Amino acid sequence: MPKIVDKKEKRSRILETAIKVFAQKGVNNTKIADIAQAAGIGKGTVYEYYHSKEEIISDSFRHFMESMSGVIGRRLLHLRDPVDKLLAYFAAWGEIVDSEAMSYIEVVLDFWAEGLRQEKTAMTINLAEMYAEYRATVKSLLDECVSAGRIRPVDTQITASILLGTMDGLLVQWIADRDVFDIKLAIELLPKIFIAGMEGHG
Amino acid sequence: MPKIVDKKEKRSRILETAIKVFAQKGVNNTKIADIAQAAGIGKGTVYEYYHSKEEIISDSFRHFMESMSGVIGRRLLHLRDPVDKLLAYFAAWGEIVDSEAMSYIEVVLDFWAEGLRQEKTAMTINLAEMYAEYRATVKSLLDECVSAGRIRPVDTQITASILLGTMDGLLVQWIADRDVFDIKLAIELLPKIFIAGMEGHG
Amino acid sequence: MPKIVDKKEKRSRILETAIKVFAQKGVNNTKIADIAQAAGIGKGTVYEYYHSKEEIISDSFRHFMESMSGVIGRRLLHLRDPVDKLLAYFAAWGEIVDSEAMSYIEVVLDFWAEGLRQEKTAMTINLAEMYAEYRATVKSLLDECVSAGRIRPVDTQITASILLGTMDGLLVQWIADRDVFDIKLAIELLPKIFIAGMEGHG
Amino acid sequence: MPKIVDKKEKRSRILETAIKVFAQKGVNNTKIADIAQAAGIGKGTVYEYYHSKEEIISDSFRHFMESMSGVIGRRLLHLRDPVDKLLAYFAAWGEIVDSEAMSYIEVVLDFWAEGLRQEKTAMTINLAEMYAEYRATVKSLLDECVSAGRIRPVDTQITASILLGTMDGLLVQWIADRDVFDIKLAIELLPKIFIAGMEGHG
DNA sequence: GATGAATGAGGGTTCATTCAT
DNA sequence: GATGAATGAACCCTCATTCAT
Repeated sequence: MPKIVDKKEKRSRILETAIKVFAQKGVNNTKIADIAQAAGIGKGTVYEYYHSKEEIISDSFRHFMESMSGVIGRRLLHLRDPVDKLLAYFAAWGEIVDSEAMSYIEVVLDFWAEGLRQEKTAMTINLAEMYAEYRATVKSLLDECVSAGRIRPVDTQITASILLGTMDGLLVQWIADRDVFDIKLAIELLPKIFIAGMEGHG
Repeated sequence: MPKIVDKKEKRSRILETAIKVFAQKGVNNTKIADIAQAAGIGKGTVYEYYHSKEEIISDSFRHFMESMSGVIGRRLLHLRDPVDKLLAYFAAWGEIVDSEAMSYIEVVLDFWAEGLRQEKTAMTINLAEMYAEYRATVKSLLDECVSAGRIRPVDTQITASILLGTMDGLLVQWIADRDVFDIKLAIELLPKIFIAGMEGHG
Repeated sequence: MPKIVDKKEKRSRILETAIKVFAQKGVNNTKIADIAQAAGIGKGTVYEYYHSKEEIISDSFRHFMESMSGVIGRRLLHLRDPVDKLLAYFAAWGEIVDSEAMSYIEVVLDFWAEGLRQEKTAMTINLAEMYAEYRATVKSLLDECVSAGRIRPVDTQITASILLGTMDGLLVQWIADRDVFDIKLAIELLPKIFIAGMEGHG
Repeated sequence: MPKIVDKKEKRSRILETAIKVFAQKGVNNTKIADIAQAAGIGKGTVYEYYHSKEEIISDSFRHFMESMSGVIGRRLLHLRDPVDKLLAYFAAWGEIVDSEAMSYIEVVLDFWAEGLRQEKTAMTINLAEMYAEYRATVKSLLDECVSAGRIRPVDTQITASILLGTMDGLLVQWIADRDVFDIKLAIELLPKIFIAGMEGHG
């Protein structure tokens, strides 16, 4: 009777540990040994669950993305009014900022940096695809708003990019120096400017 | 003293080469040997002008920043109207996108990723300081606008962050996939939304 | 005591599996896990029957040797004429080439390579001892032939080495490229040259 | 003025050191660090001259082969009589046995073992090709002998294989235990048996 | 007895940095 | 000053072996 281990569960535990360590030391500066030690396991054990460091990295990225999508998805689920949904989308960012996941967000920059360099075909980190997905969601929210006559008929594709970019860029700035502004306040202010800027007859 | 001039000039040449190589291969994947080869000099020669790879990285960052500031500064120099200045600030980004410097912008993400991890005291890449500088500029532009009654009395500190963040985030998205939207169009659209969103009696 | 029989039987099964895997992948490239998997048992189980990989290797060598000796011994058993015996010895190689054991012969080179390196005292693979045994057999056959006046009084020790060497070397060459010559034909040709070369008044 | 190093010369020195170490410890048991230490250089320096251990191995093989070919070629160069040439070929082995190169011959077995496992397309160690080359040489010597009516019209292809195999196999046996027979004597005896065995009207 | 999860010593390789020429 | 040969610390990954179940 061999030792029975929930492989999936342990893989998850390693992954979460990895993300934490990535956040602390940076993806490139993190050694497999660091992850192993942080997880309280042997170096070799990591390789029982992941084939390579690269696989850990890309899985971390995917994991992080899915957390985000989850938070956002839950927020929008029960809303019907398109502007409410848009507002909820902004608000979801506020929630993420406070969430456990947020503490790992520093990794995202590493992923970005890594992702920009990847060939389009590479499986690992596909930044373009990630943005495409988010952009599609926001664009459809904006389209609903336009259809409902709640905002001017702006170019929703570009506007979606602007909204996403704003949140990303704001986050980076805040991480760089958390004392400079109150991120929650900033996120509250965002829709007031954006929605206001898009309202009206166009 | 021609030697001193030569020394400075050569340091510059190495730096510019380094930025190019960083952009192509990523900061982490760039070896000193790559820079030396690209610069057409010996590996050891690089160390005659720079004490370490780290120093090249931080100097690259500073150099890049100064290029940006230069472009923006020249744009704003002769303007008087505060809203014009704000618009010029946005427009400067459009110019940068087309500029020679822009071709190196892919490095910025590496700088970000690296910068976020640095201790505040570290000399290398001080993202916080960089943002502080930019934010101060934009904030003062916004303050002028508010003083002149051209926009609502918004929290100019946070708003400046939002504006900067928007441009950063937009850029990253565009780099990830340049076919998804027209960056020039996006930059033109930005002030229309922002200024509109901030106008009015507040 | 069925357990003891089982134990022996299972040890054999592991061994035979090991030889097969060794032949396919080479001794050095074969992992314990490979053997376990090929045997349809767990990795740990292998260690219930063998204390180390080294032991498996040396046992494989012994096993292989014994198979060969068996084939040859059976061939010579009922013969009386010394030259017939010598011819039968050659012929035995022809049989071995077709035998089940032959399919594993690719391992032999690994054994050779490993064996040459071993200290004389080491238990694992004693190439010298193996050759000594074979040589003694062939030498006594040759001595019989000389005594019977069937061949010239050659140095039977050296000649035995030559005969054995020829068969070994021929085999290796054939394994390297089986299309170059017909091994059965070569083995038939051997005694014609050797016996002829040793015949006569000396 | 950089340090000037005869790259080729140093590569050779590393190679020769490598062969020595391979001979002592076996190819598989030799660490790059061992080679470096034996050569009195740093581990990293080895990689300035060789891209991988694999490259060192295959180069060692090639080097060894070329030494052998050189010795043999020089022996045959000035001979005209076909049987003399054949005898010289045998004698060359006697010379090799005494030569500096011979002290490394233990590596050859590793090469063989490794070579047998290689795919035909693999560049590294091509045992089949090596044998083909040697076989062609010996076969043409035999063909000359047959044409000149000096030996029976044997199958020269197979006979060449037998001759080569004999020398290989003999060598291995001798390496396994050098006290058992005198290799020089054996090599002298070889042609007496072979030539005698092939002489006559057939 | 059987298992396979866990382990860590060990080896190949990279690369920033040094330094003799 | 310029160079590139030399170096070794570091890091990823492998795999024989152990051991708890």
